Amino acid sequence: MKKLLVTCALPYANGPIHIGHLVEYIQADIWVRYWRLRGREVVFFCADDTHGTPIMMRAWNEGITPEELIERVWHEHRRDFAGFGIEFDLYHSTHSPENRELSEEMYRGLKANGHIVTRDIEQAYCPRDEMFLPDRYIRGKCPNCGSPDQYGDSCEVCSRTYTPRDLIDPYCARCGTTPEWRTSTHLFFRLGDFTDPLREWLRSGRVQEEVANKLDEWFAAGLQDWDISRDAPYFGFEIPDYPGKYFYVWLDAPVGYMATTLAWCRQHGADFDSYWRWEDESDVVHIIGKDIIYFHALFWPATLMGSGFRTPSELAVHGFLTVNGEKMSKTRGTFINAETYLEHLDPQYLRYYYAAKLNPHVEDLDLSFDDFVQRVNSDLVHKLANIPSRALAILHKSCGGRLSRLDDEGRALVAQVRERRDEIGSLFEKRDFAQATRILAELAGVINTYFQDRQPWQVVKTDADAAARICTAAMNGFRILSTLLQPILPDFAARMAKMLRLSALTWEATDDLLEDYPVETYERLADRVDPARVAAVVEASRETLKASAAVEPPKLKLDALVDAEVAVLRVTAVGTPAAGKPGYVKLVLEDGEGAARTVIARIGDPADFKHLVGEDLLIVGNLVPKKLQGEESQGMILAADVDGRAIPVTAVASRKQ
RNA sequence: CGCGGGGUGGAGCAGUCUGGUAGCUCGUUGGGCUCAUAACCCAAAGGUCGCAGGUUCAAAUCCUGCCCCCGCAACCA
Repeated sequence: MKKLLVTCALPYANGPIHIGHLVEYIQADIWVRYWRLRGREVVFFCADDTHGTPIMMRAWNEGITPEELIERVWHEHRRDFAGFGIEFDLYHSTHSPENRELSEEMYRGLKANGHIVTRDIEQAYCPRDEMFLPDRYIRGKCPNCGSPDQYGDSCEVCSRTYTPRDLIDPYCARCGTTPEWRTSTHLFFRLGDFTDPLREWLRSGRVQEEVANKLDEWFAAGLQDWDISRDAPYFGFEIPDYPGKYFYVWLDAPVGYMATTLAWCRQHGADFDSYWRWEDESDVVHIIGKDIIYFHALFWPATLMGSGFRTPSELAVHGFLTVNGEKMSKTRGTFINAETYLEHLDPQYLRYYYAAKLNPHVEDLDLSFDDFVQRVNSDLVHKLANIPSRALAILHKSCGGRLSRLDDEGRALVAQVRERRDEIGSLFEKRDFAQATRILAELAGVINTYFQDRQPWQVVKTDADAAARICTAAMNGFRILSTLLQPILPDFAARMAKMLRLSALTWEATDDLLEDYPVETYERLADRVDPARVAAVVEASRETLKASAAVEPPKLKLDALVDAEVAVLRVTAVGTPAAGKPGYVKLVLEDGEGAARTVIARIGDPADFKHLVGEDLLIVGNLVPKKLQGEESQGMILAADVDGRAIPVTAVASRKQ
């Protein structure tokens, strides 16, 4: 069997790992562990994706360097993955010497083969921030439906796509300045050169059918040149022969797969080329979410083809996570970080639950809390863990803590379990963990029924040997189940091995029987999920928002305060802004001269602020005006956060009448 | 008509490709058991398979039209 290299998508280093990410990493980890169980030579790599404008901006906002930011996040990510038992052979970073080396090599290869062209493009430039603005950092009014405050590439209201040039009244999302249009030379990768080879590549079963359908749409539209360069300032790798130009983050991000391999190979004296040059020596499988199909099914194989590397064997694409049937939401408390989960719940639960729901299709996976509690308790605790709990209790109470021998019935039971082994194995191979889990739970039922029918707790009163035989059969059957469960629940399996005084549970050993053999007493394999703990996670996730809002503001420089012009204005009306999203309040204020000013604030229900009419409030008056909720907000009221409620600050010394 | 996924007993799902008396787990109800984490075992109730047409001896499954839900790049000034 060929060697196998498995990767997960590289998480972006600007935020924490959450339970949505974990669908992918748990899926991959299960698959990798399955192959290891089967004795296949596997390496499992991942890394942080560290480059690009958002990282740079975030570091600026936090007052640290990008290097400091990605270093910190790297540790957080590693900690979170480890907490869920996700074991990478190497968790690297795209900001590494290996990545620079390989990105440059790929670029040189593409260039030498004529796949890189230059072209001047006109781009928004913020004169105040002194940088070109990516589409996401320009905002303005949608040219199609007129909705305010939309991104530079598409409108979230009418979902029309356009270019930043089309935006009405554009402004820099960072500082509010109206951008200029400047010309800059960019490098483009001629993706269209690879249309035929890509089609050929995709035809050979590299992706699921539904993904192939989606790709056909893109082929039909024609493959466009891909802009792979960005102007300074940019956090990334400078392009060798173009000072001041950097590789676009999506050029070097997937190279991170190779770079991580290279770093690992150097540490272990292994052969990099056997993974990334010669297809006949290994399979390379990328496990990714449906959001990044375009990059992995088109750009990535094309850039590999164009620079002399092999292409991936397979892309395994999965859908997104929904919680209780809906998109994850911070306000609902369903945007749960890995760290928060781990503070309250056993990671085994989530591994098992995801496994029970994962299939090889690109379907969204729903985490329903009620279902989660019920499913974990029923399968993991009541069915599976129950077996050794019952059998070991009897063995230790009355049978000297030893397994006895199997009779014909016991052998039949074990055979019944064992004969499903290969079927379960092939389901693991296909990544149909849901189906595999279903069979595993069914077999646990078979063992429990066997146990129940033979009533060893009764038998033991008259015939301890007979009772021991029954328990021995149950334990042998369960040993096979534990082995098959190992990819999903490594901790569970490890504890089971310990109870059986085995160094490990192996696939080969499922052919053997344990007889006349001492066993340990039962050690809990899983506790019941307490729904209150799930509720606590949700509650904590709600709080995360408040906490981060409180912690996040950077240290202000004195300049910022000096520049703020605080005015005292009297409220003349309180109402609802035009767009009228709940939580927003429209305040109309006037100064001593009677000039009106509108401020849109996100402080709660307008009804709660009616009493402000006639009050004098402190307003930051020289903020760049901004469209909020359909109206222009001309300032910001100062408000104090009291137990999560915004209390506007009133002026003690009133203005002159 | 933007794209994609989905609608099967109270919940989560399988079955749909390759039509042939509707299945699993959980929950509920009743009974059994007491070794086991209110865990285990047996039984029962509960479904016009989103709606309407069509094809067929036969449709959850194939065809046509319609309705509804979810997701669309992962976040709240």
